[in-house]
Order: sequence, then structure tokens, then C-alpha cells
Amino acid sequence: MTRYRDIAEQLVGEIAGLPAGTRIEGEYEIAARFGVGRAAARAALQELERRMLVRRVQGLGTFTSRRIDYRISPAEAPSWSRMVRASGAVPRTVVRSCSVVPMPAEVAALLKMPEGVPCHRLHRRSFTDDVPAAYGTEWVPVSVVPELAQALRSFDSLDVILRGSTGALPRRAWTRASMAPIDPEVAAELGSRTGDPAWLVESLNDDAGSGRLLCFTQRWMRADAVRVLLETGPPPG
Amino acid sequence: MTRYRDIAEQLVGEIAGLPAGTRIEGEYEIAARFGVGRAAARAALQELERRMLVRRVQGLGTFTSRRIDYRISPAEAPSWSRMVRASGAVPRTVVRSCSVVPMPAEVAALLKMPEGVPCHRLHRRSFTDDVPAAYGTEWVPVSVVPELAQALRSFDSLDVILRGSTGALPRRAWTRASMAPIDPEVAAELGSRTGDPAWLVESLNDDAGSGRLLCFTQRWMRADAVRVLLETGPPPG
DNA sequence: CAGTGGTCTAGACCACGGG
DNA sequence: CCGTGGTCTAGACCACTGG
Repeated sequence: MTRYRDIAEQLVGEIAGLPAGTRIEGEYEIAARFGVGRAAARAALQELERRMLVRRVQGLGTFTSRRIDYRISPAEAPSWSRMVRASGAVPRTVVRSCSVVPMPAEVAALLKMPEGVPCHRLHRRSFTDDVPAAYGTEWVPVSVVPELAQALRSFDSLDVILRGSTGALPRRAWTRASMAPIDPEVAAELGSRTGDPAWLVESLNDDAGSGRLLCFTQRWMRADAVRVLLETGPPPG
Repeated sequence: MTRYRDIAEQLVGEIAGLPAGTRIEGEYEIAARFGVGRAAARAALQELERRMLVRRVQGLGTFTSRRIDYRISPAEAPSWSRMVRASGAVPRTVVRSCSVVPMPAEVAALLKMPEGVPCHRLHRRSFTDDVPAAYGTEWVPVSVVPELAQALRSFDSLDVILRGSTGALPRRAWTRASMAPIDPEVAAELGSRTGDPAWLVESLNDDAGSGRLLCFTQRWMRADAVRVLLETGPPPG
């Protein structure tokens, strides 16, 4: 007798072939079409949202969604733009703040630099098809890129800036990833709700040629927007 | 006026110090205590479930839950029992099926063996504090452990069996992990619902001493039961 | 402003698990 | 059997978005 699951199943089939971002029926329409109360219609749409098949926005409606594949491996360059484009979506990254600060001890230990040396602290928010998907902090020593704020006016991608400014080929030297319920500040940046599942990916990047350490990044990514795929070590064979 | 969030916040504080598995108030009690309808009380408890702070079981009630930390790194031995015990919970693993089959091509490629050589195919389900948490398939060449079914009658842990039977020190040679909505068959084994978030961890294990390839495992883990923490490569420094 | 999803009530019946 | 959570209705009002 579980009516809303039946409805959800049918809707799964109906939206299967639709392009990402397509608007689908609302709660009242579903209720009318299937002859159920609004609560059951709502439950069906929430089921789709739980399975990360649709996005729902108050005041706007319900839309099909797409999760981009974000592959993390020592072989893959650490670039948001590349990954998003590889999934057929449009990337965009916006600087929230950028300032030079003394490098904190934890970051200095990872970058193998003296604590307190000048370091860019960058807060950025990234989008896929104008949907907020990632937010975090990036630490770049001033000795690696002296004029980061200026470079960011021309380029979205930190990967591109590092390649152009230093001639380096950025590569993941070390990565740590986990998934956790998000806290309120980050939720606000990502337009999601406190406690929603999200990835925390921390990455130390170096130059594939020289091994010189370039930067340390900590980024939260919405689990419903990004399908993280992590590989430790090189693929075998 | 979001009443159910206020209630959820208060409950978060109240259950913060409780030991895992403690039974907490039900929907009717919450409704009575806060003077709201059952729908609002229910929404508050569902909010806690969404944040993976409680488990709810029809016919039983609502219970505080604990997520175990499952660290995956080249430095860490691939053992469920060890990881669960390290988090202070009780591990248990049950064999669902165990048979010798010709090794499939995909597995053979990873284990660098000829396709079709005899191979144990093992389906197992793992628990933390008697809560189903993981399920999957493990492939062990007969040439590595001839009498696997017999060994499993004495030991829960594949890690222990491999160490005892071959003198090897199992280690993760290569790992791939992702998180995805679960499909119906696996959901049934894990006692969760289709579409719930879960980890898929695939791991190729070898002997730390000789580098000999030992087995390939594919395991699903409930995201609300296991906090996977993945590191690529060795910790820096 | 109209239309969307978000919250909430009061009440009902069902499905499940344990004594 | 009882009590739990799961589903559902009918109806109401609110919060947010866009035009």
C-alpha cells in the first residue's frame, strides 16, 4: 500500500532521459495526477531528492539534477574546472576572500615551510551549471605565487595560475577525504542545510616535475552535486 | 517559526553525552512534551536521523547511534575487525556464501592471474554492535588459501586467516572508493532502504613483505554506520 | 502578485517487533 | 496484545522566488 514509493518509482522512470536542470511537476500536480493527497505527492518527490535525482528549491520548483564525477588520484591533475567540464557541465569559481596571512603551524608542517611565512589564504566557492557545489580554503605561499589576487582576476582555475606563474605541473602529492554532515557556516555557503552530507577533501599539491610543494587545499563538496571517486596509489597493471 | 528544528536542536544537545544504542523518546512522547502535533515531532526525529545521530526501527523505537571510523590508507591493514574495535565497538562478520568459482576476467586482471583459475568467491555481512554495516564480495585465489571455508569456521577475520595461512602481512596495494545511492539487493543485506547513501570500497590487497597479490574485495558500507576516511599515499613529513 | 516548496495540525489506519 | 515508527488525508498558513 506504499503509494508514494510507487509514484517515486514511476517518476524515476519518467525523468531518466531528461537533461539536467529540467523542471518537473510540482507537488500539487503530482497529487492531482495520481489522485493522492499532497503529503503523499510530497513524499514521492522527497524520495527522489534523497536519491539525489532532483533538486528542489522553495519558490522555484523541482528540477532534474546531475552529479559530476570528481576523480581524485595521484595520476589526475587537481583541477575543479577540468573535472566539471569532463562531466559535460559548466564550471565557475568565485573568490569570497583573498588575503596574505602568516602561515599557520598545521599548514606549514604540510608544506614543509617555517611557520609564519607570508601565505595567501583564499576562500572560494565553485559552481557546476550555476549550482553551488564546493567551498573551501586554499593556502598558497607568497613565494610560490607573489600576485595571486591579481592572477585570480584573469583566471578561475588555481591549476592554470600555478602552471602559468611557476611553470609547474600541479599534482596531488597527498590527499585525505571523508564524508560528514555539514556544519552551519559551510552549509550557508553551499546553499544546503546543516547536517546534509558533504565531502571534505584535503589535498597537498606539488609540482610533478620538481616535487616542489605548491599549495594546500581544504574543500567541502555537496554530496548531491559531486560524486567523488577516490583512488589510492596508481591503478594496477 | 520552524518548530521542528528547534526541537531537533534541543534533542541534539540532550543526546550528546548518551552511550550508543540508548533508547530515546518516541514520536508521541516528543509531541506531548513540546506541545506539537505528531508530524512536527516526527520531523524533528527524522532530522536527527538525517544527521546520522540516531537509528529508527519500526516497532522498536529510536536509538542513539555511533559511527565507527574506517581509515583506509596504504599504511593501515585492511581489517574490519581491527577498525571496529579501534572505535570501541564490537565487530562480527557472517558468511552468506562461500564457493570456488573460475576467476572472472576483471578480477584476474587485478590479481594478475590467468582468467578462470580456481578462486573462492565469498559473500559476507559485517556488523558493528550487531547493527548491519557492511556487505560485499571477496575474491581469494585457491592458490593463496586452499581451505578458506574451513578457516572461516574458526576465524571471522580474513586478515587473520591470510596471516595464519600464508604468513603474509596483508596490506592495501590499491583502493578505490566512492559513495552512491544503494541498490535494492545490497539495501536488503544492509537493512537499509534503496537509495540510502553508502560507500563502495574496492581494495586489492598484497603481502607487505613479498608484494604477492592476495585478494580483491568489494564492499558496501552504510554511510550512517561507518565514517570512511581515505588517504592516498603516505602521510607527508 | 501567483506559484512553488516548507511547515504544521488533527486524525486515521497500517506494518512491524516484542512480550 | 501493545507500542513503535510508517503512511496517508484534508486542510491551513508561511517563506521564498520570479515576474
